[in-house]
Amino acid sequence: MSLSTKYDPTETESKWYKFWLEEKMFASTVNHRKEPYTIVIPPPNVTGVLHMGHMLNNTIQDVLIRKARMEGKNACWVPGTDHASIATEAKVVGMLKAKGIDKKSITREEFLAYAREWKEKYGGIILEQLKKLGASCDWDRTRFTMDADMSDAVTSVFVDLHKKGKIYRGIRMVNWDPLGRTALSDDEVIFKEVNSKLYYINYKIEGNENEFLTIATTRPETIMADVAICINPNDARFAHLKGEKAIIPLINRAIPILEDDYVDMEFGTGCLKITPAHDINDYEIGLRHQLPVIDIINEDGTLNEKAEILIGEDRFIARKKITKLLKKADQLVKEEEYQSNIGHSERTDAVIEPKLSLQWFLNMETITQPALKAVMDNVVQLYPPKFKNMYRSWMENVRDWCISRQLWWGHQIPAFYLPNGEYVVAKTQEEALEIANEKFNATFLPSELTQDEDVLDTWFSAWLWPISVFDPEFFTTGEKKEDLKYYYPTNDLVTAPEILFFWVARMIIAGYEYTGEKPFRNVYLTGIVRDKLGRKMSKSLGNSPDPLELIKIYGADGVRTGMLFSSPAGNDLPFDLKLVEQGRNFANKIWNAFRLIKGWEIDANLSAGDNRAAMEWFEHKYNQSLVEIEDHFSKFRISDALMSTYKLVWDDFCSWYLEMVKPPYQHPIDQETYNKTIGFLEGILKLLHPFMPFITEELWHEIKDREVSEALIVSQWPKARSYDEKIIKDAQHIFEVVSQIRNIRASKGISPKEAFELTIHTTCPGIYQSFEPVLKKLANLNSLSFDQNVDNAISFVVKSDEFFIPAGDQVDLEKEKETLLKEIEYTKGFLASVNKKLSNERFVNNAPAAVVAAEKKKMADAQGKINALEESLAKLG
RNA sequence: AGGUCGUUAGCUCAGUUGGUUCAGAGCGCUGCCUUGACAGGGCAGAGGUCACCAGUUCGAGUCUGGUACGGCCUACCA
Repeated sequence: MSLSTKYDPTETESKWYKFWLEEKMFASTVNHRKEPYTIVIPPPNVTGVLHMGHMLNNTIQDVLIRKARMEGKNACWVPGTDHASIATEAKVVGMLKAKGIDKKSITREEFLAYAREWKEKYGGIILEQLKKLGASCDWDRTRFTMDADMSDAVTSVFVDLHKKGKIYRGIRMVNWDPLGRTALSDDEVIFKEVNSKLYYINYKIEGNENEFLTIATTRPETIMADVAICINPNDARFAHLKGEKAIIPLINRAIPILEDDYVDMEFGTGCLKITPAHDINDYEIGLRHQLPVIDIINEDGTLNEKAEILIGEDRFIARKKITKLLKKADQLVKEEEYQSNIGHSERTDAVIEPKLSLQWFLNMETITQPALKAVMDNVVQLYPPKFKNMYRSWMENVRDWCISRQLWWGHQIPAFYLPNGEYVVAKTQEEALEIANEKFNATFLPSELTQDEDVLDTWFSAWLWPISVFDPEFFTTGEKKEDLKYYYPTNDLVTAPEILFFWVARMIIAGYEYTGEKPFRNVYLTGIVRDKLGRKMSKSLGNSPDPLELIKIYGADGVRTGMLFSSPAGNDLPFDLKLVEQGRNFANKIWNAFRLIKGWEIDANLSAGDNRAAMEWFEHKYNQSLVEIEDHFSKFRISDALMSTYKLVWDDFCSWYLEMVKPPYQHPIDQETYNKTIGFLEGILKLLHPFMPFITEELWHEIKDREVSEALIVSQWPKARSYDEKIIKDAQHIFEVVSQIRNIRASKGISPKEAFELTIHTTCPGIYQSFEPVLKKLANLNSLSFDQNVDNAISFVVKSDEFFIPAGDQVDLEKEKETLLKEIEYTKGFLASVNKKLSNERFVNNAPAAVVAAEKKKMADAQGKINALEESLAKLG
């Protein structure tokens, strides 16, 4: 045998990937005679590297796309990358810092040059990694969200939405990331439980040296921005202070004492300091009472001159210093340990600073309506559907979307400011100039127009992805090109639930806004890949294996199946190397099944006679499994589809079928069985291909030489034929008998090599006769007979048939009796419970006839079994 | 705090209109097996009051209500 006993994936994988690429097997072009099947990839960060989440996600997409391709559909999987403003800019800033360059010291153009250079160097690595996984993307269609035409689409959409009045500019309290120096959307803020302190500070009352109020705060460094003290109107303790003024410690500024229902009398001291510039709730209270806003914190989180003291200090340093100062001034009453949830930047992990600033917003009120309806009506179907509720509550409570980011890497906002303080929104500066001149009846110079410094939120380009990858000009011209008409709406989207709102919801919104159609039919939400401790696998935690290393060790097929063994839609995947090992072992099992078949010599003179039952059975079994697999796929139960395939291959094909037909060692096989077996193997390779593309393509060609056009990847997915359940059930029964006999050998220490003479007492010998060769071979019987009396035998019962194996001295009579008695007792108990049910008139009258009949059959079967067992017992004497 | 989903074998999970494919699968575990396709293997086996309490029903893992615990989403009291 020339083939190794172990499957080695390395060479195979690169060989076939190259083959598929060279033969353009992944490429798709418009073809109206074929039904399109389209997936757009969730574009990974252009400078990112593959992590376990990508592996899971893209494996699922590849399974779907490969199956669709085999089903004869025009399968198109569009790959690409995302510019990921914040993440990429943070990386570039870090890189510059390492070089000793401060972002603030260079111009926007210089910075972007560095960023582009960085992108050229690292960009697209992740796509190369996907190829190692076997991803069958149409690489000719690769897109980047900052390609010129893709960017143009984004600008057009901004201008359009502004024209429609949906985009506006306003002062809002935003989540400020002092490290990234940008505003973040609410979704980019992660709340974490943090141990902090509650500081109790005394504020003196103006004109009364002896009286003071104590407030509790976690942020003493913001007291200089206080504009009021608030108490609850029902709080008798402080009622007398209403209308008085309190004096801010250290800076001695007087502020009014007000009443507001918002204040919780129970919490802290019942007095709340109002700092509108640095707290969202205080801001709202400030609006109610028309309080001024004093902003004492700079964009980088340091205190400014309005703070009067500690100017230039970082907010956290300032906190420490001010507590010392307060202590010195004898105005710090106490410090208390306190747990609170603090917002952190998703990207930089900096503590979020609520900050008032001028930002661009998209009004979400009406634009979301069709997108909400689409999901509620299952026009867009979420898998699993439990996410519908989440989706609804988010869409119903959505706030306006802050779309501006104070970054340079991204799509610069197409708004141009004029010397007169006004601004115009236009695609280009020339257009802006024209509009401005007309609008203000003036003649501005191009140099007088300055474009907004900010860029757009990354999701503001990503939400156009399913449309723009096919036809970015559509957003400018409004005319659909062939590709867009043909491939859109796409079929399935596979992504993580974390970005259901960031991305999925917004794609649906954009889809309806611009095409009047859904962007995709189904959304498959994968789980999060977690480690054994339940932690999300991440680079920063260092708990994630290197996916490429895994592929190297276990093979892409092994890793793919390993990931899918345990990942139902919407459920987290508790990653375990064991699973990948199982995947690799599975590949090896398939490999060895092939080795066995390949090793057979064919003898044209032999007849298939004895193997016909096995072949007939497997044919039916295969079709039964295929129906099951199709059903799982139709419900996006990918793990279940894989498991059904796994069992068909391992249990039914390898453990049963091959054992049934395989000739004795070094004996030849007949032509018919060989041909059939090869046919079965081919059918199996097809079912396996979406999951394990490499080994299957390899074996497909090992079986025989084939033309390029006959490659497995483009072969036809099998169509399920009807199958006879009786044959499958009969075989099941035979297998049970085989197991029982093996069990007897195992428990009695009889060698498998010792052949038995089996006698069967049954009312329907036909089933045993049709499977006789199988039974003899698998159970190692030298004879099979019926209705013979057997003395001194080991016996067992399957259903109501009775089996005897003469066993000479090996029988321990007492033990046999005991076993039989036990089983009789159990069966009698069972019979009693059935009888009880049947003698219950209400059951017999109310239950459907079929159920009653089933119950009666149960009774008869049990009675038959008891009879058989008692007969066996009697024989033992 | 509100909403929502969940709790089935040691682990990860199926269980679709209440009744024979209802107590399942894969992994793990235990025992035996090595010239024979595969030890990355074979054969056999053990393991669960279906979280708890009540109710509806002839009949509940499945339906209803409650309790406990857990996940997720949203909102956050300085």
